[in-house]
Amino acid sequence: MTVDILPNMTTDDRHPATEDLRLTKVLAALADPARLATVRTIAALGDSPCVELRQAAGLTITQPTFSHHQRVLREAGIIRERVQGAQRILSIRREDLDACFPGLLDSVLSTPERLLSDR
Amino acid sequence: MTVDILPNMTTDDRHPATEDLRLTKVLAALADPARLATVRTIAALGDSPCVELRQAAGLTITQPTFSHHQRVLREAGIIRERVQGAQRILSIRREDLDACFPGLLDSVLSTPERLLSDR
DNA sequence: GAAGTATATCGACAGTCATCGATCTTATCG
DNA sequence: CGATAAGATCGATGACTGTCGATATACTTC
Repeated sequence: MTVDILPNMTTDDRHPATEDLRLTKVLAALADPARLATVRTIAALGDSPCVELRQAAGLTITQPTFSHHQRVLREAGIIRERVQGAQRILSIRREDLDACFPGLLDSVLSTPERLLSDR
Repeated sequence: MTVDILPNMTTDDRHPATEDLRLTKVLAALADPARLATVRTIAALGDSPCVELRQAAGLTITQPTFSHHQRVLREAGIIRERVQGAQRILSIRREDLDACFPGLLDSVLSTPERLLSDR
C-alpha cells in the first residue's frame, strides 16, 4: 500500500496549494508598493533571481527586507520559488491566480505606473 | 477673471478626485474582510445606508468600527457617500474605478464567497 | 577547505491599523 | 422642545507590519 503522490507541484509546505488561495490575502500582499513593484518586475523581465529583481524593481530596501516581502508574496500564493544552485528564481503563479481570481492579476499588471505610488 | 469651476462632482474634500486614485491604496482598502464584505454587499443590494449595510454584510463589528472602515473606503475612492436626511447612502464609484483600474472591481466582486475568508 | 555569493532567519523597534466605549452632532418625529 | 435615530469623532489599546543589523545557511569557485 502506497502513500499519496501529490500531483500538485506547488504543495511543498512553502507554497500554498491552489485551492488554498484567499482573496484578502492576495490583495494584502499586493497592497505594498515594494511587493507590487516586485510582481510587476517579474512580469516584465520574466522569472528572475532575487538579487536581480531587487535592483531592477528600483527598490531601496535591504536584502532582509526584500526576503521578507518575498515570503509574504509566496505565502499569499502569488509567486513561486525554485532553487537553482545558490539562488532562488522567482516566478508568478499566473495560472493559479487566473483560475482563482480571473482578471485580477491582469488588472494589477496593466495599471500604468503613474497610478501606483503614494503611501 | 473667474475662478475654476470644477466639473468633478467627487471633489468635495471628502472624496478624492478620479485622477487621484492610487492602486496600492485601493488594494489596501479592499484587503480587509469587513471592507471587502461591505463593498460586495453594496454591489449586491444597491446603494444603501450604513445601518443596513453593516447588518446585511453580516459584520460583527460596532458602529464606530464600521464608520472607520467606511472612511477608509471613501478615502481610497472606492465608495461615495451622499447625505439623505439623517442617513448616509453608500454607493460604489464604479465608473471611476473601471476607468482607472479596468477589471479590478469586477474581479473582486465576482470572486466566490468561499475564496474570501481567512485572516 | 577557504573565500565569496545568494538568501534565510532572528530579534528589535517604530509606525500603522482594527477595534472599542464614550461622547458629540445632526436630523426626524412626536 | 424632548426623544429617538444615524453617524462621526476622540482617545486608548493591543495586534500587526515594514524595516533594519547581525548572523546563519547553503552553494560555488578557487
